[in-house]
Amino acid sequence: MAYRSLNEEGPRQLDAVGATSPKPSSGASDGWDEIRQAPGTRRQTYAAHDVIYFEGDDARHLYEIVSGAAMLYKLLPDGRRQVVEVLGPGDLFGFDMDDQHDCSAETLVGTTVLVFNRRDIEASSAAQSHLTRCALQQVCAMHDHAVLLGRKSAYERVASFLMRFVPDRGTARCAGPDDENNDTGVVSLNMTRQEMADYLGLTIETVSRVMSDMKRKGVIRLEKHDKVIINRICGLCQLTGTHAG
Amino acid sequence: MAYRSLNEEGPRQLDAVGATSPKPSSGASDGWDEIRQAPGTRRQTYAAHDVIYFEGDDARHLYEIVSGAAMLYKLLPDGRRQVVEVLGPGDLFGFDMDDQHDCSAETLVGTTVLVFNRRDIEASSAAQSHLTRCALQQVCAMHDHAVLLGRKSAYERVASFLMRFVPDRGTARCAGPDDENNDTGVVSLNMTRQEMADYLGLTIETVSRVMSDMKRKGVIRLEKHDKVIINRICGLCQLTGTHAG
DNA sequence: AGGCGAAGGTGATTTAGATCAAAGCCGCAA
DNA sequence: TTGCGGCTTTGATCTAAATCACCTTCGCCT
Repeated sequence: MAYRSLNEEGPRQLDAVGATSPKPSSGASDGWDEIRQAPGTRRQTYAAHDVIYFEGDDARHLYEIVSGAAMLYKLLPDGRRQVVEVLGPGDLFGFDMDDQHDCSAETLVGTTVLVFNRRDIEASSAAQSHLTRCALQQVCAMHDHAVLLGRKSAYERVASFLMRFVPDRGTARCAGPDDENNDTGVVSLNMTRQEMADYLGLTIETVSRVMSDMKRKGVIRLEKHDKVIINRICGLCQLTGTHAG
Repeated sequence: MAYRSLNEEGPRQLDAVGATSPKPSSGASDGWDEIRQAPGTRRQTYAAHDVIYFEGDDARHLYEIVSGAAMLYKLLPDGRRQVVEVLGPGDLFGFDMDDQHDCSAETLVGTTVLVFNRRDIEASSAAQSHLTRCALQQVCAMHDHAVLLGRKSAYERVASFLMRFVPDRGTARCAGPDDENNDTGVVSLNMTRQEMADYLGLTIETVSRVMSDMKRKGVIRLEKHDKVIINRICGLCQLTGTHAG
């Protein structure tokens, strides 16, 4: 049954981490490209789990992910960590109010970024407006995440996390819980359990247990720890807590 | 002892809700004033606990708090609520990526706001840059709040919340836990326990218990439920979890 | 003055998730 | 092939905070 649609139509391969944001750059030839070509701009490649900068470092640059994925996180002095953002291709980061980064930035996988000079951005109003769009984007994303961290159960958090990587979630196509057509997808997490836990405000053990439970209930299947096959996207969606029913 | 400094120097009266943000408008005559004077801009006054707009409403306007305080919150279908931002004078809100508000906005106390037209903002690049500053500001604030919601204990959350209203927190003047000089302050919360709880990701009972406990330990004193006298700001600061020691 | 309703406080009990403690599993290098 | 070290899973136990239940306090209106 789940197998049928899986074989006849094939599970949609969802693009790893980075399905994240409705690409603020979308559609717009807003002059952002000029900045990409600016003389001060350079391209840089990092290996998996490389630190791009630390919290407190001088914020001289701004970054755009070309390919790969990264996360921003903060540490408390006793070692507790909160991952505050997970970023994918097209996402901007490193723009902070002050002249120091308010978070550390680390790659999740091998990643290529464009590195801009802050001055170049500040000079161009086209760049500014792109930046604004990204910032507003992130404010909204953070609002959702605050709801997750403040009010959702462990189960709801993990479900929300997985749904985050489904592209057209919340769109018309998910009419109800019994939508039988092509209701599967594959997600490559590209994150360790520890990173997920630190993003969701949980412990590794809890993340692991919840995922095992979803497996047992037939909502998902796992392949090699970091590839999740979602058997029923609508079913998973119902578990996020954000939708009535 | 606590009395001495309290009487000799008097507790500093901290400005209610709204000590919030390092006023992004500060110092800059960035042309934002032009927008304030724009023909479409109007001034509006709300009573305490009035709804300014609901999540999902068309986002035609943008607001700046002149006086008073407001909060932005989201609801889950089953009634759980998360307050995502608490705003004071000078703070901007109502700017969302899409054409619909992603949160509801409600006043905490009697409040006067300036209401701008989105079009006016979009037209002016000076306004844009002010908007960007505000947005980046809020992203940083949300990062801190994510740490609070994801990783802090109830005690640490309440302590952090109270410290939020102390103006020059984190500045040099708080050298260590034994700074004896003028280490007191008064905060008017302007929020009900329910609003605090929904902001901190806790229940009313927990907030109440923690505050009683702080009272018992001599860290704070209460006056009429919503006026908090902080006896030892440094002591409170140590309880936030964000500082080593 | 007195009484009503909303907000706040406190105690007893429950519970979701953390913590503690072992195993499995897998990739890799010798 | 074996053995090591990192992640992951799973089970047993503990605990911080939620829930439930009730009482107190305060503001306000008559």
